[in-house]
Amino acid sequence: MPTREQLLDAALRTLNDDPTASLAQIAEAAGVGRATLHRHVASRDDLVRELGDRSLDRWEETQRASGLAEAVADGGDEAVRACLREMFPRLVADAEDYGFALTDSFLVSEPRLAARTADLEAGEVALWRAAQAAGVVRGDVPARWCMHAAYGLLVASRDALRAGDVARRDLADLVLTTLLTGIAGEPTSTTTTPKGGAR
Amino acid sequence: MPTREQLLDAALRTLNDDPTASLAQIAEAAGVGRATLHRHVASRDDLVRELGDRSLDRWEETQRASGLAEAVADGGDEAVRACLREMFPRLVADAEDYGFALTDSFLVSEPRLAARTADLEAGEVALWRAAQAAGVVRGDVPARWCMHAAYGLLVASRDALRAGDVARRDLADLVLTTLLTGIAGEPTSTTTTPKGGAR
DNA sequence: CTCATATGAGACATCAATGTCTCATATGGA
DNA sequence: TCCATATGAGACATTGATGTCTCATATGAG
Repeated sequence: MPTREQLLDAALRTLNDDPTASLAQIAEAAGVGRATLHRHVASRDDLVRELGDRSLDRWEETQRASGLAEAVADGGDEAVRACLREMFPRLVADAEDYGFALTDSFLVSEPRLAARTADLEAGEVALWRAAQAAGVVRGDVPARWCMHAAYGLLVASRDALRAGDVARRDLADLVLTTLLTGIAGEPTSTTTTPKGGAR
Repeated sequence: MPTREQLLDAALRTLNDDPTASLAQIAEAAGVGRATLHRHVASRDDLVRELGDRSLDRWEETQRASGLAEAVADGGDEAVRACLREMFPRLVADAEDYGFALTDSFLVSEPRLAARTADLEAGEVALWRAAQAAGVVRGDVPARWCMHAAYGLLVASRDALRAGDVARRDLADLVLTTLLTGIAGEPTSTTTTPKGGAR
């Protein structure tokens, strides 16, 4: 007798694994009859909509818990860096848990979800602008490119994790380091807390 | 009276725009009857398979034209850098033209396409290993992470282009610079040809 | 124990996409 | 002109997913 939350969790896991899974597969994975599934969600679109909302809730919570708004308001380089350090481990986890939402096309065709997405993207862009103003990020790249690049590396992190190419505990650092300093030279330690105090 | 190639091109454009487009939509976009479409491809799976093969052909050609194998065999840092400079503009164009292949799940479920993909990925990984050996890329990141990161930034480039956030002519440089030196510090000019001779 | 409620199994109709088929027409060459 | 071939339009059956419904059963509260 799974609760509604457990049922949605099972659906999420199934859709992460195979975004084209049928409702029958989802119900089976949840250990529940197909009719029972329909007693909780009216239709497949309803289900996907709800999971999409949960994924955006999660993203919103990540922005909140990372102090994104405060970092933008503060504007200091250390505040921005601290926000990034807080945010990326969460984003990487979000990308793993809600992987299907990273690419599902239904989510962008749903106006309300698209609008929420745009709002949250605007928050990210604001952070990148602040990062540029604080000198944490170069000023000669479009702030929206920073957002797209971060998103792309989250897709990469999900794929790397699935392929078993990177250990989970290394992933968040790897993503943020790659984004900020690339894979070429030495990392200029923006992601790990400075040991000596090289602030 | 579109030729087979033109028809597949139209199908590709349509599927890039909407990966869930029906055969009726594809036929309409090609300016052709649904029956005529079926005279060229036996089934939807056939069509997607063929487009998947074309996308892999394109990737293969990109590796060849960029001299990937030669760069790996050479192993020198300048050879590797030259290969990267050749390859990324092509990859960015490939990602734009075959965008749907970047994420379509059917392509990985098709064993032959999955095998070809694995082969081509192995080529990329070989290049990243060579880049590490030549000191072009840090040695402390998994070579396969370099591959995933490159892929993720190609997804980002496609999205940025669609959203109109980056000019097409800037995109390849932006992707390669971001991958190699990140968005934080000054770019250490691995992507643009050195002016003075600062090899 | 008794009853109300939720569930599982499955029947059922619906729907959209798909693949096949036919036929009238157009096109292009002999 | 005459003929062969390719096409467009559309009818048709099939298929798989979907959404609704019923009924027997289990479970839990009273």
